[in-house]
Amino acid sequence: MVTRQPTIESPAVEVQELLRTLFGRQRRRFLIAAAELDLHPAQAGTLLQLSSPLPMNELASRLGCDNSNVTGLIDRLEARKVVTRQPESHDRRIKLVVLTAAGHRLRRELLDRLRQPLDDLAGLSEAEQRQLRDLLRRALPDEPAH
Amino acid sequence: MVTRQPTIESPAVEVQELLRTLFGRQRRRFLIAAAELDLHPAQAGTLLQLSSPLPMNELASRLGCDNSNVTGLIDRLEARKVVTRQPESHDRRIKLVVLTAAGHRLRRELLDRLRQPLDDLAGLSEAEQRQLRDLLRRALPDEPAH
DNA sequence: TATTGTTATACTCTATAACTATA
DNA sequence: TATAGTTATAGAGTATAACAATA
Repeated sequence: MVTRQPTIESPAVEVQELLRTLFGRQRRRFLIAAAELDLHPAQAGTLLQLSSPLPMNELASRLGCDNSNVTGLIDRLEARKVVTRQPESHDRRIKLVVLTAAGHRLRRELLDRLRQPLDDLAGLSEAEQRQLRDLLRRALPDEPAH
Repeated sequence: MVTRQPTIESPAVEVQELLRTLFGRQRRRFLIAAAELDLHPAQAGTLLQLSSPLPMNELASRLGCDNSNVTGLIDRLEARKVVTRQPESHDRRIKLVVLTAAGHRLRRELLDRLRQPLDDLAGLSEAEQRQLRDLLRRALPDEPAH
């Protein structure tokens, strides 16, 4: 029988390992969800950003890529009729990317599939969930998720 | 002064939000680290898998892509002299992908940059880290990270 | 003059299918 | 016959640079 040594590892190292597991699982879920909806990961990421209309500009910034990439990305989403380009009255250089009704449905579909990972936490009691929340809050300095 | 309402949200929802923050941060760190080392994300992911030599085959499976992709991926890493293809004596169909010395250095460089996120946890006391570890262990059913 | 978005170009990733060499 | 890896092909993402329209 294998006796599991009480590890010498610092808890931080073990936490790191557990988080890596969680990250990996989440990433795989994202890729699978995107593929199931016939979305390239970049397209799925774009959709997730569109909780409200955004200028191409801002989209590029959030996706961490060049403006020129967004053109092609939105071209293809537009061809699929899940987004449209709308003019911004205040500044005619700007085009707002807006979800169509089909786009909203697709985004919802995607979000539904991504919510699953949190079922991981369903095994914890309410008290434990509160404990976990408080620890994460303390660990994470304030900063928007984006 | 803003009095923070004790939220009605279930703790699970808040945990979800905090984890999303953590995921997003980690993802951005990965992309930045890869770019800084002049690696395409897929190449960086490949490097991370190579803690020990692997058949092209196995690499494709771990990266969740087709065998044919790995050929090009390894071609470019080999051109950069960070990996080599070595024959497997037992089965001459198999080629093992092995890190070169430069490859090990590059992988270490990448890992060093990815370790940062854990500094997020440095603000927690040892006892809090243990608590966090135990909660995550309970939340995560046993399953390899991969 | 600076900014928003597009186009052109070149490189990489990705899936599919057809091929080879081994087993 | 099945498997490991390659090649060919086509579609998509990405960065860079040059450009038009607008500010």
